Amino acid sequence: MEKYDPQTIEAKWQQVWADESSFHVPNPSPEEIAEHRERTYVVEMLPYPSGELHMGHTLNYTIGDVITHVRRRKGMQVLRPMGYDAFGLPAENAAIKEGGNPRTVIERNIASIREQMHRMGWAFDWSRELSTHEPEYYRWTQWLFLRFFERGLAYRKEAPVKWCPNDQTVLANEQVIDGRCERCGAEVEAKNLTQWFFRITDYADELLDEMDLLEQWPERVLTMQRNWIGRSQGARVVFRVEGSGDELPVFTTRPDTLFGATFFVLAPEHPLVAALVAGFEHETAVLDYVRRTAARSEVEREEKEKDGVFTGRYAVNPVNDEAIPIWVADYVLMGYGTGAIMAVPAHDERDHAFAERYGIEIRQVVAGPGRDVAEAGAFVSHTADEVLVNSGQFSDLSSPDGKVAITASLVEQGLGEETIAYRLRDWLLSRQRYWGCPIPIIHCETCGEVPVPDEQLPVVLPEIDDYVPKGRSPLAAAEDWVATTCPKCGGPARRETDTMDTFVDSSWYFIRYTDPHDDRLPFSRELADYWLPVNQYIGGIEHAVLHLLYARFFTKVMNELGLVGFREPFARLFNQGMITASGAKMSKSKGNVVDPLVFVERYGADTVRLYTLSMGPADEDMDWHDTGLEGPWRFLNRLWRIAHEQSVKPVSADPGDGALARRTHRTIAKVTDDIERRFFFHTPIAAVMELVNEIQREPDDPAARFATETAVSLIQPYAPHIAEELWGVLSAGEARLWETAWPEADPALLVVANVEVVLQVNGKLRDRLQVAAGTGEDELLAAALASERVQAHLEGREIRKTIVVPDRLVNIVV
RNA sequence: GCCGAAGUGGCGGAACUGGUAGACGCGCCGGACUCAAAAUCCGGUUCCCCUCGGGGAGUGUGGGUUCGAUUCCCACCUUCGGCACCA
Repeated sequence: MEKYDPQTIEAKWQQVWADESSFHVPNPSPEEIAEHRERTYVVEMLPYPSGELHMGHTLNYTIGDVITHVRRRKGMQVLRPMGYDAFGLPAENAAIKEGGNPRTVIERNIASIREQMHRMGWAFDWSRELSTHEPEYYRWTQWLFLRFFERGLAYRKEAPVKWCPNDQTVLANEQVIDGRCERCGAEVEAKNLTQWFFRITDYADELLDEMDLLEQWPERVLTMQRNWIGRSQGARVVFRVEGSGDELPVFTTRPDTLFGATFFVLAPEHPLVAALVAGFEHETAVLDYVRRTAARSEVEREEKEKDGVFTGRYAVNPVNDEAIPIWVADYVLMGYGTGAIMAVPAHDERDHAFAERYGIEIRQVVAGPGRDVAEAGAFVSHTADEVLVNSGQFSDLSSPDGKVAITASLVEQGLGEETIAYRLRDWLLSRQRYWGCPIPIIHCETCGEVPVPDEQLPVVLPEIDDYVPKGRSPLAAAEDWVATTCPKCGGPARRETDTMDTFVDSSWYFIRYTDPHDDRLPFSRELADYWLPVNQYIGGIEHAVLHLLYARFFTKVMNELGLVGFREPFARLFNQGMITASGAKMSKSKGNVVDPLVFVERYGADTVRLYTLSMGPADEDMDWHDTGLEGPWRFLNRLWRIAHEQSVKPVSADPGDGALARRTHRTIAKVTDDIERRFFFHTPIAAVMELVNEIQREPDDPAARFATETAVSLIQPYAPHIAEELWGVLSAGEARLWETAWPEADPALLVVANVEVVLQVNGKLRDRLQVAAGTGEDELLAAALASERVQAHLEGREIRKTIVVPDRLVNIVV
């Protein structure tokens, strides 16, 4: 027997898989599409090719590998591709630093990460490999953008946007975390800029409601998306400016508190502010305040005490015609609702703080037991016994009834309506950076925004020398490229110089995999509908409100465009946990990054794969310990030795129905069920380890060889190289385990022959009993009563009750 | 504040439908082999008490349901994650 040498055997099998394209899955013929063969589509979130495979990839792709191997061996046709999310800042920044070209950087990185993926032994269909930066791919990203544009779902407008001063580009709302840039952590600034948006807000309701179509998504992701969309039911109420009659609509979720509105607030950015104060005595003070606000960062604006300034003007409350003072204050945000609010200091904490500071009346309009504003401060009504007070004809109504009645009365007068507000903003997709997909639009003085005709796609990203961001797109400097002719009128025109957010690229790649070389369309609908929705999507939680929301939006639009027949891209989603080092997130700045390849060199890919999945439930965070690899390493060595020992026994020996044979069948059942139904990847490893420990204890058991073969077979999805090698050893050279049917448990052998029954007195364990499985209740009880240890605890006390659970326990209550 | 998830040995974790708490692994302790070490193998490893038979406690805390609760119910504490001047 040779020593277990992972480096040699792993290289050997990887070569076979590459030479034979072992994991290639051809697309179905039209007849096969009609046949509805059992097929499944497993996709892991595609990596950003930084050049180095990290722990997140190792875990993500090993989970996918296990699922893929098991399903494949169960006879399913499994599509399982891989690609690269190649556009984006890191490559561009690296190119700026090293003086190279982002394309060179990224293609070098892709070559390197591809190599590392092969080294891990992952079973991808490499014939479908794609990268989002290739013109063959982004041609179709542009094509899709144009379909969105034609439908009015991609549009350009001037709007207040978030600007990252470090990366010198605008960001989508989803890319701003706590007022900081998701990428670099710099505090974002507010700017008014003309930018491209996708009208994702049109799909807010569908994004919420169609969560019902999803088979299995983690609850936390759905919650995060719901929070992000932030749907709230309320009313639009129209106030009028006293004197001018200008309408100032507000959004409120609490129309029942309208009688408590004692002032009115406009956001400093509200378009009517300037006109409202023009020529009035407060004009200078108000404009000063607006200017000061503009200079404040978002974070600053939120952390300071609430302040504001009176405009000198009044708004008329539609329910009682009362004129209330209009203030401008920056705690009201232009980006939500209408940028104006009715302030009800008795029932809103923010309004309360503001009213106290400026001595504005606080008028309680909801009352209930123990609910007094003068004593308790502002409160929000929430129980049915709280009723409206000081509310004219609506007084004494319950709060919910008051909501309905007041809204109805406003609707009647044409001064309000039921409405819904969303927190979700349109997706800002343009970026002022070089390394991205060009937006296929031409600006013409006479024709305006003109789409590049389909037959001229792709608009190829030009080669330029200077990528350094200067606050406008570097593409603007490529004068030869920018200057073009208008496709409509033929006159001189200029190309759009912004590029797309990389999340656009990744919003449809999972469909391109089904038809990766199509040069007529982004993909064929037949193939898309055959493979999708994705049966199992696997990736990190960090994309909960980014990629996962965008891809859902894209799918809905593609569905309405008739490009696909489904509404949701991913039927099932699994979020793997994060692998930490000493409890902390791995990061270059902390210097605690663990490189999986270092351990692949030391122990081999099989040990690293096994350890990665044995650390704990795959959807929870796991802490990496170098010494932990010793467990799987010893296990594989033991398996290696045992397999060689068992290989000398005759292949056809009958395993019989003894304890080891039964245990083997139970292990098959547990491993299969854990992986398929429970999505547990760590417990199957423990189960196979137990089986191997058992073989080691009873190497001469008639079932030992069968048990060994089964252990090798069951561990194959985790440790495919050694399993393949040992399969060859055990079956004298016939090494095709990856094509061998997944073992099936014999139901007749799933039950154990003998069981240990626990004997309890008053619920406390007193003795154990070995009996044949299925022993009757009476017999069990008699045996229990005969036990000396049980009798010692009965001691002549009266037996009040006996509980007998066959094959489990007997409990005697005294 | 709102929403979500989770609290089990020295550590990671297991116990899926209420039925032997601590599987499996790491680490540690002891032993075998060895001149020695590594590797490997065997045994031990929740805590407390005890005469080596055993007894008691124990799954964040306090209650409850039950013959029986890590599992179900109520209240609370802690940790992690998301959202948040969102009207």
